[in-house]
This record gives sequence, structure tokens and C-alpha cells, in this order.
Amino acid sequence: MTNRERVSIFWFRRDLRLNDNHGLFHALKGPDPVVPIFIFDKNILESLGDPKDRRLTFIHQSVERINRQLVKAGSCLWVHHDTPLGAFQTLCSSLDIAGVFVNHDYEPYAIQRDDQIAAFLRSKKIAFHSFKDQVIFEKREIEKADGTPYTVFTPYSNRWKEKFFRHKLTFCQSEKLISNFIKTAPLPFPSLTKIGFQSAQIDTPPPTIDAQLISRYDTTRDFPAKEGTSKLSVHLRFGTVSIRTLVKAAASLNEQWLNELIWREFFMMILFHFPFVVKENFKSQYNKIRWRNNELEFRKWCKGETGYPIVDAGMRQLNETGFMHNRVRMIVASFLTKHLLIDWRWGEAYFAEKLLDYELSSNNGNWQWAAGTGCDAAPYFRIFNPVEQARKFDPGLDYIRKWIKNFGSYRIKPMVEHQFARKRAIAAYEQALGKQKGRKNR
DNA sequence: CCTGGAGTTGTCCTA
DNA sequence: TTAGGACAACTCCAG
Repeated sequence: MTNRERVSIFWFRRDLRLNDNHGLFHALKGPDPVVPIFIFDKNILESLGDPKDRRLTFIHQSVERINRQLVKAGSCLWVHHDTPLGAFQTLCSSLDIAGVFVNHDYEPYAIQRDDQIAAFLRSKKIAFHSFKDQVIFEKREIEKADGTPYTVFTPYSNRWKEKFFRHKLTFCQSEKLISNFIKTAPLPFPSLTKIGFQSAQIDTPPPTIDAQLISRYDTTRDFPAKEGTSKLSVHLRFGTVSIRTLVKAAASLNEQWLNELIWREFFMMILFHFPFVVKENFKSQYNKIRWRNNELEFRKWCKGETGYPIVDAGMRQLNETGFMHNRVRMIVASFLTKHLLIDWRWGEAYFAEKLLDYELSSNNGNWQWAAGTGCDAAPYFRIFNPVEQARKFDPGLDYIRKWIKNFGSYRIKPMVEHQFARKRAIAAYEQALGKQKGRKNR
């Protein structure tokens, strides 16, 4: 750009859509033409081990879709392959920037990144505007009467609903302001190969709400062979759907599903207030658990070779598709932490690597829940019986047969006997908690 | 400050 | 056969 027309910038991150996008709406409402940018962040890309990373493929496809929509409107997306700081240095040298608009991002890396960019822009006298977009209630918006954060879900959700139903939900029509993007000839759009990656196979349904499915969500969600869950998690992760659209549907269709959306905000709130949970047990009394952490056993779990069909089916679904049904996530997590006594952080890291819908706050919160170390967690003696769970939730073996090919010749001996593992886990947790066998404390 | 009720998702044993 | 309690008390939260 040689002309120094005054512009604003909207920086897409995990809000990859044009409709009902708060930060984008505010950018487009302003007096200056808006330059839409996306940065393939080298800091993040460097940490990805797999050249066929599924998330990157999803992001690339989503960003491409936005670009197509913008090109139709006579504009286009400016795509950078750089560190965020590098990208903004480049932008500042060629543009007269009035302000940069983004949506809040609450993860530790994102907070640090945005602090850095905000400081850089401040040094250039450029305003940095950030908006709430990815949640209904954030940070300190839902707190107890005494001003401290909730750590138990039910009272949190009660307060959340009370506050939510008192106000009218408003959508912003950012998509109607599309003509306020800067007019440019289309710029070349980098391929995945150009940024050092390859396209992965992903099979993600579009971000549409199936009202039939959602209305019976509470009765079908636990059966992994059924299409009983929304499959919208990945869209929530990358903002290819607006949370307000989903919550509105949930409020009228199914309270159980609304609760799941509230769980998402609960764990985001927990991560915001207690960022140490990323590395540490929420409840420190569990720090003394002596995890067995057997690497060979961990690899068997990863590969889906535990000898428990429901566990193995789940892990194979994850490995093959980057997705695992929610019920099965609980079963495999309970198995890893309780039956094998492997540190929840190992399982959490594996999910983080494999899950297309990976969300730090939910992944961490739910792993700590399964391990019993989290806020409002399952009690330590609650140990899923993988045989019983399979009988209950996959009675026809449909899910198991789907993910264990040639189930007829599946002959893996269970790597640990259930009753034995159960007693061993309870003993390990009781030992950590300082309980002594055979003595009732009072 | 005190009090009492409640707490995502289970399992197992006993009467 | 099945329903109900034990598992472990403890902390959280609202009134």
C-alpha cells in the first residue's frame, strides 16, 4: 500500500465469521474503512507437531470462506504468516491505522499476546479496542454476592440463568455492514502448503442447529452410537458460530443443552480466575497422589489397546477423526486416571494434541473433574466400570463395532482387571488424602 | 455468624 | 429382583 488512507483493522482470531461478531460490528460502525486481517501465528504453528494438523485445516478452510465472502463484497482478507508482533509492525509501516479491533480472548497465551500487541500499538498511538464476543458472561460478570468467583457449578448456573433471563438477548448485525470493508483487488490467499502444512481429512458438519436433535438432547446425548450430540463444539471453538445463536436455541429447546453451554462458560471463568489449573490440581490436597505413570500403559491407552472395547473404540475414534463422543471421553478419562493411575495431565495433553474441538478451559476442567482433582469434581471413589458403561450406553455394540474394525477378531486381553484396579485407585487416593484404612475419622 | 442443604454424568453390596 | 445406602466427610453457598 502506497497511499496512506486512514483505516481501522479488524483482527480475526477465534471468531471466524462475519455475522453477529461484536468486535467486527464496532469496527465496521466506525468512520474508517476496515482492513480485515488474519495471522497464521508462527508462535503457535511452531508448536504443532503434526504437519496434517486438523485444527489448522479447519482454520484455513474457515478463513478461506471469510475471504470468499469478502471478495464478493469487493474487499478481501489480508492474511499474514508471521508472529502477531511482526504482522503489526508490517501493517504499521504501510498503513495509517486509526484503531485495531478484536474480540476478547481469555486463554493465558492469548492474554499475553494481546498485552504485547496493545503495548506495541500504544507506542504508535494507535487505539486497541477489545470486545466480549465468545461468551454470554465473562470474567467477573457472574459472581457470588460477596464478589468472589463461584467454584461450584449449580449455584453458578442458577445465577447465570437468573441474569440471562432478565435481559433480552441482542444480536449485532455485523454482516449488514460488509460494505464498510476497505475496497481492494483480491490478494493472493496462501495455501496450507505455503505455510508449511498439509491438508488433513476433517469431517465437520456445518454450524447449523438441528432443532429436532437438540430438543431430545437430554435423552440421546449419552448414547455414542446415536447422533445425539450437537457436534457444534468445533464451531464454538473457532467462532464459526455465534454463542448467542446457540444459547437462544438452547433456552427454548432443551435445558440440558443450555447447561452444557453454561459449563463451557463456567470452566472459562475458572481458568480466568485460577490460571494455575493449567498445570496444577485445583484442589491441592490431591497433589500427593502417587501416579503410577507407566509409559507403556499410557501408549496402549493412546492407541486404543487397553482390552476394554469401549475405551479402545473411543481412543480409535479420537485418533482417526479428531473427535470423541462426550460420554466416551468421560469413560476413557476415568480409565486413564483411575484404572491406570496415570496423571490427568498426560491425558489432557493427548486430548489437546488430537481434538479438533480442543478448548483449554473445558479440556482442563473436565480432565480435572474426571480425576477428582478439580473444582466441583467427581468424588474419588466414583470409578467408571468400563464394562458396565458399555452395557448401559452402547448395548447394541454399535459404537464399539464402528470404531474397532474387525471386532470379531478383537482379542486384546484387558490390561488390568477392573476390581483390582478399582481398589488400587481408591487406596491411592485415600493414601494421598491421608486417610487410614479401617479407621473412621471423626 | 450460624445453619442446613446440596453437590453433572457411578458402582457395588446388602437386605 | 431390586431399591437403597455406603462410599467420605467436606466445602460451598444462600438465607
